[in-house]
Amino acid sequence: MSEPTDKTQDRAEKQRGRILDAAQQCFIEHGFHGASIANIAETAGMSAGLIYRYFENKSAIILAIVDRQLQLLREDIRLNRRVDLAGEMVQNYGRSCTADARGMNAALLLEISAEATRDPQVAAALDHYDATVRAALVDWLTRGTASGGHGLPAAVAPERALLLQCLFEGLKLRETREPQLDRQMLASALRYIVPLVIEP
Amino acid sequence: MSEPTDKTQDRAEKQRGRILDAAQQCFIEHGFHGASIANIAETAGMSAGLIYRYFENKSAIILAIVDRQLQLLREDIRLNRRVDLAGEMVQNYGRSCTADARGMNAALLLEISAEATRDPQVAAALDHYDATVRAALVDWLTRGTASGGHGLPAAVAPERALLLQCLFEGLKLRETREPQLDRQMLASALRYIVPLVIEP
Amino acid sequence: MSEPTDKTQDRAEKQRGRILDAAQQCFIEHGFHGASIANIAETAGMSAGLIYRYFENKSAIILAIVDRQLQLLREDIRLNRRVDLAGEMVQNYGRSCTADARGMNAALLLEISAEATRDPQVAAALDHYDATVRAALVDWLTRGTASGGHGLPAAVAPERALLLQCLFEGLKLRETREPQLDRQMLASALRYIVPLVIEP
Amino acid sequence: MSEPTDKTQDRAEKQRGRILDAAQQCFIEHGFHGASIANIAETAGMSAGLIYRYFENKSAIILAIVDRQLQLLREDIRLNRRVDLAGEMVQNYGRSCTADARGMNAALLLEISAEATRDPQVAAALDHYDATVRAALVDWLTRGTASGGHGLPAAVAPERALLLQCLFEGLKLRETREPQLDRQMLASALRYIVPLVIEP
DNA sequence: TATGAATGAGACTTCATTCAT
DNA sequence: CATGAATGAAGTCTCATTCAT
Repeated sequence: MSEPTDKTQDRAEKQRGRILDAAQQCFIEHGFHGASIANIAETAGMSAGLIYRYFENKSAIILAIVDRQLQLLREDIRLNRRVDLAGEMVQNYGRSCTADARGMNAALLLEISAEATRDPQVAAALDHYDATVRAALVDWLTRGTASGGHGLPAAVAPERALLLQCLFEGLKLRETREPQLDRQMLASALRYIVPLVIEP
Repeated sequence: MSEPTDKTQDRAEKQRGRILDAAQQCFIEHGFHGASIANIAETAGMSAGLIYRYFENKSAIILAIVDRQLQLLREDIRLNRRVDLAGEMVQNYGRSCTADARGMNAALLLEISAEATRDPQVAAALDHYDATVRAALVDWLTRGTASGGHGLPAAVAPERALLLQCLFEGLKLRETREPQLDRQMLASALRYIVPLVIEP
Repeated sequence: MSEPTDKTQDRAEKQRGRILDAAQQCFIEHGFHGASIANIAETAGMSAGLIYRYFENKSAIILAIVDRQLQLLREDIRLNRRVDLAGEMVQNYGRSCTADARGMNAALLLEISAEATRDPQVAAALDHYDATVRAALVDWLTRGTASGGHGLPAAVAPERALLLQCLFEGLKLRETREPQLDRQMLASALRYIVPLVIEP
Repeated sequence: MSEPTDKTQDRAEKQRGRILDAAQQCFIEHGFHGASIANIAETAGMSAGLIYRYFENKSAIILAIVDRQLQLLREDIRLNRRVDLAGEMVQNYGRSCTADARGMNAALLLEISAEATRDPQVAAALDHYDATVRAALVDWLTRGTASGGHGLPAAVAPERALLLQCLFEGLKLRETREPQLDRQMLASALRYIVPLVIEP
């Protein structure tokens, strides 16, 4: 009957985090539908029933993961001016296959994209994610070079942003197929194409 | 009792085709795990049990679909010289969301890619598919302009092919998210970038 | 793909019957919520999954049972002129505790009545049942004595029917509590009161 | 460490009361199986765990509720001479659907009666309740008119009491189905039948 | 005394797969 | 060859009950 204290809220948030971490790992490993709640519970080191104290149902977990990725992305964009897009793409390539926080895990992106095809809520969340990335790219392309941008005219920036996004996501997809792709070649290819896209 | 005649083999092949068509449609609509055998059977206009006369199990159907896409692709490559890659990309954009045969359906590509992450057999089949596309692109880029190619030196062709493939697949992924994307902008963007990639 | 034949329909109907019989028994024994699908399946001698080929879910079974009772009642009313209501009440008393078809089982009536308090669909079906009984009673009370009725004026028949129905159901309820109630006393009591109710 | 003082006992009794009130409300609303401990706890404004300090388990709560109803009934009988049974029946009709204390709530009676069919302890408690009502009725019917009774001979009183009880409970059952029943008609019907039952 | 997080059993339900017909 | 009834395993979810705090 007492109001929830900060301490219990903290604990709850921590538990939610544990569950999401476990879920993300399981989803990457087995996919949204291949991963069972029992699976996630075991990975999180708790009983299956307990998960339902923190999430209404399985699809709420999926949504929470998409949302969390969106938060991470936003923070990433806020912190990061991305001066060297090509270099960063190469750097991150193959890294996301482990479940680290930097950039979205490639397999997870696939899973989410596939699910968005069917679940409108996931689609909406993904659209949101998408729009955020696009806006950041356009901003970066149009901003003046003085402030770290590339001074592209507003008329062409959207289409260049689209290209970059396709390239970026195509690369993510490729990560899942050729995680061992020769970095040298990748670097060379990107260093060739990215400047062509972002220079006026 | 009788040896399998050509006629019965034909019939068998036709049945397999019916099943694969139905399965493909169901997989696109509900995903590999969301589509049930009962679903597929109903779509194919046959009983669930009959499917097991033609396929060992559900994942055999998935494999067969990847294989069939590979066949279709090969035939496509054999017939098609692809003189205008950018134009074709725009033309096909958004089309694959309906279950036509030209190019792989975007949602299906997602589904298969995600599944390849877990099932090594699917991964192998997809690698095969992948390599085929890559080889065709490299061939097309290196072949002389006289025979419809672009005469790129062998040293840079692979990396350009990689770029094209990423772009192409990134575009496929985008199809699932923005099927209504402005064709004008897309055409403009591709007409700008593709020549830069394929011209020496 | 062939149309369902009479034979398969027959079988289906027989299976539905088996399931309903088993369900009725289980519901009487453990209540709607105490009886599990596994319970019913075991009683019916089949697997739990099979039940879902014949009924969409558990509450569909409940509804089907209410409906079936209604059918039985209708048939009973059609066949039966009920000349000796009091006698029949005594005769049936205590019989319904076994799951026979004659009159509704007392425990089942309780269960259904309780469920109707919460589930509007059950309530609707029960209302239907209720109205059928009431109409039959009114008809019987108003019909001329020549045709087996009691020639009550239409003005008082409804309230007498209400009394009879209350008495009848109160007696059902009592059956569950005192199945061994002295029949002599019961007969004596009913023979005293019922004529007072139905005679003008 | 300290012996239970009167004060702590009082508090305990008050807590039990709170729990029973909440439980009764929940049971009426959702049934014994549909009402969860969490439900009851929330309604009672306490934690789920605390309930187990006052009741061994859920069915102990059910038993306690039946017992409490019995207490209330006893008190009611002691205070109340019930001069006008029919009038009171009409008065109370439909009232019990709200969770007041006067007479047993109709839905609760159903729930308890149904449960008594399965749980022998509930059956025993209900029998006790039943016998108390019956005895009071018999007493009232046999007592001289001078002391508010009806002076029925002891030979017929039990069967008349039985009739009254059936009528009374049948009416309760009806309350759950037709809470809006026309009071005029009900009054008219009862005024007709009740005197016939209780007059010699 | 009181909380509410945690568990474990068990409920309903779905579905790939088999097999008698 | 073809059907679809049947099974059994597995999945999602709920809830009575316990227990550390």
